[in-house]
Amino acid sequence: MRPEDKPDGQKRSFVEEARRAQIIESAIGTLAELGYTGTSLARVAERVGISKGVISYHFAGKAELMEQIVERVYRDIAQFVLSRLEKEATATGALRETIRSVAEYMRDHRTQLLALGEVVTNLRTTPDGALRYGIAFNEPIYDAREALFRRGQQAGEFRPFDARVMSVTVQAALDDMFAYWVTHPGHDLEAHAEELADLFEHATRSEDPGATANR
Amino acid sequence: MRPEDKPDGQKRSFVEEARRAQIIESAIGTLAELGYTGTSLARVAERVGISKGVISYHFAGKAELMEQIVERVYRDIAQFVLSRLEKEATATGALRETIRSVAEYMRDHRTQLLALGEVVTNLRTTPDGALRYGIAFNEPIYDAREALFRRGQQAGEFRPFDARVMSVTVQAALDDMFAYWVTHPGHDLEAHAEELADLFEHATRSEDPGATANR
Amino acid sequence: MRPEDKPDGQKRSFVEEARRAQIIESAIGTLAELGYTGTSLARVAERVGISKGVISYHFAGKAELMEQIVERVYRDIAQFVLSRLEKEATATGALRETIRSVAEYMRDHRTQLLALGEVVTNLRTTPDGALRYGIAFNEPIYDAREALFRRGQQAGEFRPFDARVMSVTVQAALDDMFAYWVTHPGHDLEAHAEELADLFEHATRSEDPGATANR
Amino acid sequence: MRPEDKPDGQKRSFVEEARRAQIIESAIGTLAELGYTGTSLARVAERVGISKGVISYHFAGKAELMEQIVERVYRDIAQFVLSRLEKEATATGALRETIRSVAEYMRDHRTQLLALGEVVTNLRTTPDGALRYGIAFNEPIYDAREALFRRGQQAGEFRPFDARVMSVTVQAALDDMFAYWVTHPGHDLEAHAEELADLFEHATRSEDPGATANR
DNA sequence: CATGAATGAGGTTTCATTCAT
DNA sequence: TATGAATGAAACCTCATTCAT
Repeated sequence: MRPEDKPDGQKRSFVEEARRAQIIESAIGTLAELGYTGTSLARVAERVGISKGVISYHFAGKAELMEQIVERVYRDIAQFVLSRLEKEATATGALRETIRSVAEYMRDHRTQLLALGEVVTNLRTTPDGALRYGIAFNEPIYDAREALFRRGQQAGEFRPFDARVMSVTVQAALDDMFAYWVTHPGHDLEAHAEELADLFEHATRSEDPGATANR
Repeated sequence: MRPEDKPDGQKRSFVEEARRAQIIESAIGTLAELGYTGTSLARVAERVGISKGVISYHFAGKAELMEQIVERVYRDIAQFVLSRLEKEATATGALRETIRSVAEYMRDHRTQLLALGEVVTNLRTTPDGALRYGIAFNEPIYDAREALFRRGQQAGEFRPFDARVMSVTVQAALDDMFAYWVTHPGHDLEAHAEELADLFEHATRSEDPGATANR
Repeated sequence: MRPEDKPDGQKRSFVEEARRAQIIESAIGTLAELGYTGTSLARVAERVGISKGVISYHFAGKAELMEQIVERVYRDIAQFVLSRLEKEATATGALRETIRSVAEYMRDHRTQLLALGEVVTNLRTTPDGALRYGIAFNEPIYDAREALFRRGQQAGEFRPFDARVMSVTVQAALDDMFAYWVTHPGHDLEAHAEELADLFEHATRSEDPGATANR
Repeated sequence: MRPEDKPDGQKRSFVEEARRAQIIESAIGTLAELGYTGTSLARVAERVGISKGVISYHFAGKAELMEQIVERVYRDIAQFVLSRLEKEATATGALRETIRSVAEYMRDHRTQLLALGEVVTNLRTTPDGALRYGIAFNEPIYDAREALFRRGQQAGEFRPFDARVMSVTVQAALDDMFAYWVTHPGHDLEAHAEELADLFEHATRSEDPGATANR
């Protein structure tokens, strides 16, 4: 949220920050619409109505612009979801709320998430061709969710299972819920989310009927 | 498997088919290594050791080459998985076998699947910027798996749930299992697959303990 | 040394003159380090820690900045060498002292001389591509040295030779002494200068053994 | 003289070699006329009447084109001068013949030598800003000439002097003879060369009028 | 006086494609 | 069938310069 300072520690001026935000917005729109390959600096500039050179003036290069997009969108979604989880006491409740809040975020930030996906799966900065982000980018999410699952297991809410695999799978389910919804605009996102919540509740809950009840 | 005929209906000669296969192989390797953006026709040609023009000679353009890759890889994986499912009687068994066979295929076809993913998520042929494949590409898979789930539900093996959402989620789980394994080479793919099978068994099985037993 | 007035005849303020000097110093450093091509106004400004626009404010353009560099460095070296020659009576002595004093100047003004060379051999201001300075820039030096040689010849110290060729060659020897020393930092500059002095003493001295002795 | 093979060992086709030569010729002309800074690939292509991309097709980049120029011109001049020296028996004779042959070469290859100078003093390939050639490029010449001087000293033709300094100075004298002639088209190059020969004969010859031994 | 911001031309390079041989 | 050669557009980036504040 808070505007980043320059690499050399200097603050950015208000005007500069506004331009950067404007360019980032434009790049997000272009990415969502035309994909990574179709997003040239020229098109981004054209969409803003500025000269090509302005982007080079405000960003070190195309890579930095892309990284800024990832950083902003990621920060935004993390903040949103985390704020929703604070009030949940049980692990089961937190899992369901995670799915619900993510779905809600997706509905309101379709463009940003599309752009994020384009960059994460395509940006390569090193000459060896390795992805700058890729799926490794999800590692903090996996870690947090893994901790949640372990907590639920220790509390007896959850059956024993591999917490890492479950974490990866939950994220996969969320990502493809989004992708499916994008492709099928009439699809009911909330219903999908509820189905997912049920699905993972069944998949995780303790099998011993006498254990600590949830819901 | 069977070589496609030319658009004008003529058969392709054996030599021509061999060249096409060779170029496709090279393109798959390049896609897996350098990603969609890094895969230029020049690099593909260089890898085979032929002149750039040859590709244009054998394929109508870059798009057709990419489409051929999708077709070949997709046909191959479908054939493999379907042959594995024939012997499964129960829906539950078919689901577990699906996951196992897909995992097995992934282990042996890492490169092809990476390339497939690059093309599916990046190839755009129309000027409006729409993806040529995208997730809609999975529709036949969803349909088939949906039918499986309905069958299981009617047989009492499965609890009631939205078969479409479950289908999408299974595919998501498989795709990210692959992606995770690619990023973490030491990860145990088979164990992951078994965990997924357990996960979806719990997620789908009938809750009424008295109903038709599974397994 | 004395600050130039503005083209319109106005005097420059002290502050303005200081800024100009600061920018010139920075440009000299950049030229010496990165060469003419690598010396952009952006880099010069960055080195001083000022905005790019400041340079354009104080100088009519890149060309004027470069010309100012030439003027300052040239004025400085001329003043230094001329002051050393005042006390020399004989032409032979003056020649040796020229070489010695130039060498001494080179040792203490490596950066400035490197910058001077970059500008002299690269700056072009007219659209026809002609060098602004080039070797013609040495003409005053040639003239002065030619006069010295003629004086020596008339005094019988020097043998008959083409004074212009000798002048050009002395300057060439000095320039390449500098260039060689820059490339071979361990090279003994003073010894090189003495060798040059001997070389040109042999090359110039009167062959008639009975003539006015020197040294 | 002989066309270089490709880096991967393959021979170049006749047509390709012709194009490369044509582009190199054009670049030489542009360098001589407009200098290093004024020599863009676009201008070189325009002069040949080809598309910009052709240069990139035949050369790895601007740097390789420049290096090819250096290599060709250098090889040519070395071959010319060395062939002239074969018949000289004495060191004194070889020195005079060197000067004469270089002057003759200069008269007939003004453009090439101008281009060579531009590249040698300006081409930088490493990001640290170091010159690709610079004066270090003369090292083989210095070495050869140094050997000649030592031979002359041992034979008693030459007085004792620092052979390295003498070598550097001879080269400087030749280079500036060229530069002076370029700037003063009416200047008599042959006369200048004879003067230089006399100059260095006086500068090098044994002082003891009697004998083989010196000093 | 100084600055940050913007401009637009021009630089090198890569790319998919075409074509004569 | 295959190739080398060429094309021209478009990519990213740098540059000197201008201008409002």
